[in-house]
Amino acid sequence: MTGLQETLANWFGENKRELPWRTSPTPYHVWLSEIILQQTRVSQGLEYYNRFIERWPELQRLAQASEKEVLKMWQGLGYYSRARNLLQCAQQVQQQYGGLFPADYKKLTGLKGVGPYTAAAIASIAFDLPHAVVDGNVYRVIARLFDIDTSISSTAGKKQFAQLADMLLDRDHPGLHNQAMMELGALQCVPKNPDCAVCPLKTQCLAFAHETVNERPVNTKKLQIRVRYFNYLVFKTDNSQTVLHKRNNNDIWKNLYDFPLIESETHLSVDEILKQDAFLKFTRGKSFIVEHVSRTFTHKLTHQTIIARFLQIKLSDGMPCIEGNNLFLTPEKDMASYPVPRLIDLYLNN
DNA sequence: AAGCCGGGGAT
DNA sequence: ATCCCAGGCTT
Repeated sequence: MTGLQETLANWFGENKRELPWRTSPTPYHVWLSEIILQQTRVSQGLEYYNRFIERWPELQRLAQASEKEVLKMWQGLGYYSRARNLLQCAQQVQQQYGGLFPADYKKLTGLKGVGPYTAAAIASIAFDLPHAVVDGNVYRVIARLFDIDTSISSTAGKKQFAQLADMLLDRDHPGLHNQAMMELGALQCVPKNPDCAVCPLKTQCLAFAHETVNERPVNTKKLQIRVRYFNYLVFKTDNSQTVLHKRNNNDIWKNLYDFPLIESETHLSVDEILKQDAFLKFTRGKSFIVEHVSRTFTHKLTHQTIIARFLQIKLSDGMPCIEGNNLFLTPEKDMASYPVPRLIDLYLNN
């Protein structure tokens, strides 16, 4: 055991958080927690983990769930492909491996939603196999430890960091070592202004010596933010029904539900919305009243800004015309059973 | 290799 | 209000 491995292990022993998936790190527990924690902080994912375990204590039960229910349980956590893949992965493990996760890195990466990071996490934490994890925390710890200025978003960077993580790995205690690396990144070696004075690795940290801590890691990735205008139509019928829309394209919120939507490139006034062909095909000459126009909701995602308004439309007689394209009537009281994006949830609870 | 996919916390 | 975080899949 190297000095760094020992220092790290001791620090972890004294500082690690008590987390439910650490109590009994079965492959199912480790897998579920890792999928939830991809792009998600422990503080946000914790309650979701507990709810999933309570609802589906074993993989076999989860494999039998409906996608709608899994998405409903996932609601608010974001990156919903993780939830769809979670269910597919459970079914895959059930069918291909008799309900038991394979103790093999390559086979693990063949599972839906399980990439290099998650496969290494399951392999090391659940099966004690010597695979080093490289997540955002590990990128940061290693970039500072070795004062590396290679961008973590470049192919060369990914290779370099993976090699260093593998070199540092305590091959006798891979699960403990990996968790310690990530915990150090989460609690001590934080992105902004870490308190290096109390860091257990400060004497070995090159970025600390070079005073480049706040410039590590380097990330050259840049993304541009798209602005979209969502004009939602919330129909109300005489018998308290409304029209819902199941999102189905390769767009945000796939397989979640929202309302009939008229999207535009620019802001539209209410009058302009009511003149749109997309609107008229719902009313087809029937009389209606715009009962309410909501405030503007500005919903910021990483890669786009949604500027949304909700027009509550009361039809004086009959139903709105809906034809195909994933639109359907549903009683307003059933709304709560549908998985919806945060934006819709905010509107409904407003 | 590059682009897409949420939402929340820190500042 | 602005910046930051980030694994896997698809193209």
